[in-house]
Amino acid sequence: MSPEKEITIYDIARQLDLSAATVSRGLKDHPAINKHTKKKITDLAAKLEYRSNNFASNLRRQRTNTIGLIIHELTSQFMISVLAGIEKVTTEANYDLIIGHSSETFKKEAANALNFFHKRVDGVIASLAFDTENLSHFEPFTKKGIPVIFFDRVFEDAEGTKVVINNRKAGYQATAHLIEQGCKRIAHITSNLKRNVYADRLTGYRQALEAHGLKYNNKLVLINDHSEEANIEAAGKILAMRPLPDGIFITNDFCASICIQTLKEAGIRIPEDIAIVGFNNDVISKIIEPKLTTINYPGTEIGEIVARNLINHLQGISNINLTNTIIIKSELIVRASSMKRKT
Amino acid sequence: MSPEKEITIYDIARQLDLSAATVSRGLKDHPAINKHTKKKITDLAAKLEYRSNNFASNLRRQRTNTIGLIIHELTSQFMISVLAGIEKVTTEANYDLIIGHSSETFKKEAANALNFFHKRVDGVIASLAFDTENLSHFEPFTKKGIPVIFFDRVFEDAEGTKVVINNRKAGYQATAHLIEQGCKRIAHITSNLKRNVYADRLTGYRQALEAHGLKYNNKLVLINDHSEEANIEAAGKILAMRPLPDGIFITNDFCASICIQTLKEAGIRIPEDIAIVGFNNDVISKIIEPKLTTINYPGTEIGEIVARNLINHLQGISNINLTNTIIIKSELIVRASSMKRKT
DNA sequence: ATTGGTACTGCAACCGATTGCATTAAATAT
DNA sequence: ATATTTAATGCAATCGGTTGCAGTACCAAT
Repeated sequence: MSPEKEITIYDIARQLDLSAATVSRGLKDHPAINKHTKKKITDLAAKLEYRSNNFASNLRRQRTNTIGLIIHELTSQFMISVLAGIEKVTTEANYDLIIGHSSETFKKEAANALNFFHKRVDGVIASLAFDTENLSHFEPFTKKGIPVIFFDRVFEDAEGTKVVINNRKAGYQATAHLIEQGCKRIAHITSNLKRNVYADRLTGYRQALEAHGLKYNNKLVLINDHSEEANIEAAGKILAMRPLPDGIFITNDFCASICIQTLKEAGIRIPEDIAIVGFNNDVISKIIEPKLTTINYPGTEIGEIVARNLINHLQGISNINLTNTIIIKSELIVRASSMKRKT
Repeated sequence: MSPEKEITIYDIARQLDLSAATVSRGLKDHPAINKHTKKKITDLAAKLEYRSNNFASNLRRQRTNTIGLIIHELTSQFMISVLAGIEKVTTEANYDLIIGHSSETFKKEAANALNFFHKRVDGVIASLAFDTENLSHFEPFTKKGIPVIFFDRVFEDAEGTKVVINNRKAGYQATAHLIEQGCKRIAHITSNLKRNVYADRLTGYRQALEAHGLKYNNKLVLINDHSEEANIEAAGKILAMRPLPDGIFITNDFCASICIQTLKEAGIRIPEDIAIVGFNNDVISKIIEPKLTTINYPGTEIGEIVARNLINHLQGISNINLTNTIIIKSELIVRASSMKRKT
C-alpha cells in the first residue's frame, strides 16, 4: 500500500559516499572493486532491500534475458513435458520464459510472434499451428539475427534449426508392427497433413504397407483435429467401416484411448479383433485397458535440447546457424493393445 | 545476423521534422495531436518497422505489465486448465505472464517469488508448494502494495485474496456418497495435510463418517505425494489391508486411476468389491474403466476468475484488498466406479 | 627522486520513451 | 485591431543502471 520510494544505486552511493558506478560494479562482483567496499555495498543493499531495476539495465545493455515460446496447445501431456524441459533449462540459465499459445490458429501464432518481437525476446522457440502456411511472421526475428528454433511441428525445407524425431520411421515401425501381428487391413487416424509430423507418419504408414505387400486404401485414413468430439466421431467412423479394420495406427494416445473405449463398448475385443498402436507415450497409455502400444516421444528431453541449444547460441558457446536439424531418438513401446500373437 | 540499428522515435522525429514528444504522443493516439500528423507518424513507423522499446517505456512509467504465476507443478490436468484460464484473461488484457514452478518445494517457491520481485511484476498469482510453512516470502510484495492472489493451495487464515472451492464440503459429499452406496469401511488416500485442500477434504471425510454413525479409523487414511510411484505404493497398501475396505475416497483422479488399475489386476471388482471416488474431474476419469466418480474442480474458470480479479484490481476497477475469499462452485459427478447400487 | 605499475573509484554519456509545462500559431470573440 | 481561446507541438527533465575512459593514491622498483 505505502508507495515508498524505490531504493536505487544512487541512494546506496550517497549513503556510502561512493559513486553510482562503483555501486553498480560492486553489486555485480566486478573484479576491480575492493572487496571491503563490495561488502559495504551488498550489506547496505540488503539492509535497504534494494532491488535492481531490470528495465534500466536491459535498456542500457540492449538485452532482455527473455525467451519466447510459441506453442499450439498446452493440452497434451507431450507438450507439457516439453514445456517442463524448456523451463528447467531456461531458469537454470537465468532466462525468463514467456509463453504464447496459438490455439492452433495461424492468426494467433502470428500475433504472438509480433508481441514477442515487440517485447524483444532474445530468442524464440516454436511449434507450428495447424494452419500455418509459411514462416513470414518469423522473418522480423531472422532479419535482426534473433535466433528461432522450431520443434515438433516444423517446416522441413525451411532454414533455421529444428528439433524433431523421425516421424516417417516411427510411422513405419508402428505400421510394420501391426502387420507383424497379423493385421491385413490397417486403418490410420491422424491429423492435419499440412504438418510434417502427420504427413511423415502417413508416409511411413504407406511405406510399411507397401513393403509388406499390402495395398494402400485411402478410405482407411481418417483425419481429424484430435479434439475430444472429433475423436469420438473418428471412433464411430471406424465402427461403421465394412469390413472392419483389424488394426489401427493412431497418431495420438488420447485419441487412441477414446477409440479403445468406444470400440470396447461396441463389443469389439482389443487386440483380438482390432489391434491398436498410439503415439506419444502419454501417461494415459499405461492406464487404459488394455495398455496401449505406442511410440515414445520424449518431451522433456526435446524441451531440454531445444532450450539448451538456444541458450548456448545466445551465450556464444555454439552457433545454431550451423545446425539445421537435430533428430531425437524415438522408439516403439509394445504393450497389450497390439499383441494379437501371444509370444 | 545484420545488427542494423534499431529505429527509435528520434529517428522518426528527425525524418518528419518533429519532436520525439510528438512522435511518442502520435503513436499512442494522444488527443492533442493533429490526425494528419498522427497518420504521417504511424505510416513512417510502419514503413521503418519501428518497434517500441518496452524497457524505456517501463522504466519511465514504472510499470511492467507483467504478472507472475507461481505454481507447484504443471503435471496435472487441473493445473493446466487453470493456466489456460489465466493465460486467456491476461493476454486479452495485454499483460505478460511469467511462470515459475516450485516442484513442490518451498525453496524454489521462495526463489521464484524473489525473482518476480526483482523483475517487478505488477501482480502475483500463486498456489503453494507442499512444504511451505509461512508466507514471509510474499511480504516484500504486500509491503510494496503489489497484489498477490492465492488459489487452490492457500493459507486460510492469512490476509490476502484467495480463490478456492469448499474442500470440506466436497470431501463430505464424496464420502457421504460412498456411504449411501452401502460402503461401511471407507479408506482415504490423500496428500500433505499441511495444505488446506487435503486437510479440509479429510475433515469432510471425517464429518461424513460421523454424521452417518461410522467410526473414524486412521489406519484407513494414507498420505502420499501423488507421484506415480507413490500412487502404486498406495494401491499396494490398500490391497494389504485386512479386511479390505469397501470404498475409497482418493483426492486425485490420476492416483484413483492407478488404484483402479492395480486393484483390478488383483482380481478386485470395481465398484462391487470396492467403490471409488476421485477428485478433479481430469480427462482420465472418463477414460478409465469403470469411469470414475469424481468431484468437478473447474480449473479454467478458477484461472479466469483469479486473473480477472487481479487485473481489475491493477486497473483500478475493483479492489481485491476488500475481498478475502472467493469460493467457486464444485460438485460431485457420479459415474460407474462408485455405483454399487443399481438404480 | 623518478618512473612504472597496480588497485580502486569517479565522471559523464549513454539507452529510448514519457510527460508537465511552456510556446507558438491560428481561430474566434470583442 | 486587440484580446482571448483553442489546437498543436516542442523543451527538457526524468526513469536507473552500465561502461569506456580518466584520474588518484599508494607501493615497489630503479
